[in-house]
Amino acid sequence: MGVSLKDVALRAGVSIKTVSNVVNDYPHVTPAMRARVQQAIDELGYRPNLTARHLRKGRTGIIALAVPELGNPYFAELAGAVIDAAARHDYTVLLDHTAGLREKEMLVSQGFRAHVIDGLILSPIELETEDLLGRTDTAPLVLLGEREYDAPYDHIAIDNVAAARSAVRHLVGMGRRRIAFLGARRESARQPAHLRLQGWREELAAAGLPYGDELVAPTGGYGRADGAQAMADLLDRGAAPDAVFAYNDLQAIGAMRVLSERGLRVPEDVAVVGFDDIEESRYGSITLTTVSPDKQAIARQAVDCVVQRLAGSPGAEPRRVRPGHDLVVRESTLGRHR
Amino acid sequence: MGVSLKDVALRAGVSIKTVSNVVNDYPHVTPAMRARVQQAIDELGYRPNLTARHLRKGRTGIIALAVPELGNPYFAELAGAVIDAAARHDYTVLLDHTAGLREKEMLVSQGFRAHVIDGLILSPIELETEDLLGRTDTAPLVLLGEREYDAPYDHIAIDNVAAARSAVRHLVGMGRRRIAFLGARRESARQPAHLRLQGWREELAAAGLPYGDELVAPTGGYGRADGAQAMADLLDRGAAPDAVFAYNDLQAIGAMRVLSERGLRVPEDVAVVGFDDIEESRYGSITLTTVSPDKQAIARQAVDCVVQRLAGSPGAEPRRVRPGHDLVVRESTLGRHR
DNA sequence: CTGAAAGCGCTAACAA
DNA sequence: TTGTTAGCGCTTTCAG
Repeated sequence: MGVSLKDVALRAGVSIKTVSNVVNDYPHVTPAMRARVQQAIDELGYRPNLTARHLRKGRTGIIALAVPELGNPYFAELAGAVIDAAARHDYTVLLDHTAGLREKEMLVSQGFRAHVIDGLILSPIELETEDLLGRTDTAPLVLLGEREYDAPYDHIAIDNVAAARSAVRHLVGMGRRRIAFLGARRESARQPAHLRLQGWREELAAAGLPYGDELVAPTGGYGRADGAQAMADLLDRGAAPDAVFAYNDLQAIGAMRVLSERGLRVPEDVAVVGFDDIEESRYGSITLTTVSPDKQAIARQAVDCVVQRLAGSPGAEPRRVRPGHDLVVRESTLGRHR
Repeated sequence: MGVSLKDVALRAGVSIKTVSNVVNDYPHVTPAMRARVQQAIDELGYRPNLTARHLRKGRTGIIALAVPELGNPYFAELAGAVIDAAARHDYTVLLDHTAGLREKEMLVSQGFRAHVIDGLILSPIELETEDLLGRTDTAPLVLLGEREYDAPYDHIAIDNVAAARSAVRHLVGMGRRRIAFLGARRESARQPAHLRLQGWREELAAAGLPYGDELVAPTGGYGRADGAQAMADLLDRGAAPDAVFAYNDLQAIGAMRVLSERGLRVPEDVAVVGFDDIEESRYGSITLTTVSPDKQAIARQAVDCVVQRLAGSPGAEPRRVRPGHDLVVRESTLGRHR
């Protein structure tokens, strides 16, 4: 095995504790002693065994982040932000992906990494409230995203209804009358797109515009292909929308592709709004108008929640945090300026 | 703290060892004993403390993957594949990002996670051979990507020269004569784009076409914005290419955006080829022709290398693995069929 | 087949 | 200011 504190102590002719003091930058060590120990450390190439430290302290300094799919740029960007936020608190992030499967989400939330991670940030899709209520693992859990749970855990999500309404309001303001919603979940007991769908409906109702089922396009998943498929379905059944509000940017991008294949112009014939503001939406031959959640804030607050529960108030009231969001208006609703 | 083996043993009225045997599925345990212990485990909600196990065994079951940037879909997709590949060997993946900074890459390769991770898969950008030669950490290290090092570590990368040549050959075959290279690195001692640039040059030379510096567009980074900037520079200085081969898909996408802003049609006026085959390249109003490295194979082989060194042959010869690649031809060179 | 005891490397009391 | 000692929870000899 590697060199341990003991080896260094032996070499330097001091006690283990003294070496430990040096390694941990304890204040009360004479410079001479520090130098001597440091030399032994360097000569032996000593590196502290963090596993042993973790065992002793009961903490690992690792937070897990579980997202559905790293291939979705929204989650990739979010993960990057979480890694950075955690690093500022000297925490390391272990990344899991659940593929949005209830089974994997349960596994993760139930603590199959118990004792390896100090806390967990989970962005669930199919998880149910009852799954959460049966949780026995004691590591702090922070929930992310649109789904609402009646369970005692911190929850961080933007105001999805308000965000959706602002997107639809923008479309109405641009003179659109038949505004479709793309991305309701097909064949799912619960409806993960619930809040955005609700916002869409509320705003259309307020504007006196139609919001019937003929304007709702369900999808099987959350990717570009799913958005493309749903858009094709919508057109095929003659819904003839003059605008589409999609559950997320990937679906919006898939939809735009189909529109262009069918010879429909964006935004002249059909305006499109997405949700997430992934970097991809700022490129492409038509840039995408989209709801932009404050990813930095989401990441920061999620990590803060974990850190606070770990440090001070484990039994405090569950917090409900609402980071900000913006509507970023681009060519897919505004048209292109030359 | 939580319940430990001792608590379970006490409850079941057996020794610690017996409980351990049950937990670890030891063969020689009587069914009756097993049942009794299992009941105590369930009643107490016991979960093994992996940290302690790790300390004892000297292994953690964690592999680190360090990539430059999770926001680049290529790395996000690759990370997903690595996580899956690792899971098949019962390994967990800890994700780091280096931002492509030499300093962070050194930190990671030097083992600042020593004893927490069993092995490391690193995709370096700025790291130098000498940094690698000075490495003292003993965890297996596997290198990924285009950079070549004269250091005794496993290295996994597709044949970048051949891949680049196939891309350029395709452009030549489509009748293009002034084929620019986009993405040489500006202000960098070494040239990370070296091999792809070399492939571009070789193929053009073989075809008797120009490959001078006027056709090379340097970039400051690896993102869409960098590609856009470089494309704009190229056009502004009157290089007038009829095709562009970009270092990666993101740069190609940024370039296409600029072409479209300037009123140039893809591929009629300028054909574009990328590198990586990220999912985004299959969407957009013009899909992107690109070199597709076999990400699944890269991930699998990287994990295999780590696992093998961990298991059997730590001192074996460094391996040089070349996963496959394909040229995927799409609209950005072929044009659009209706 | 099961029990007792040692020790992985570290930190935190407590002593000196 | 530095040394001694007792575990953190687990696996692993070695006996029984």
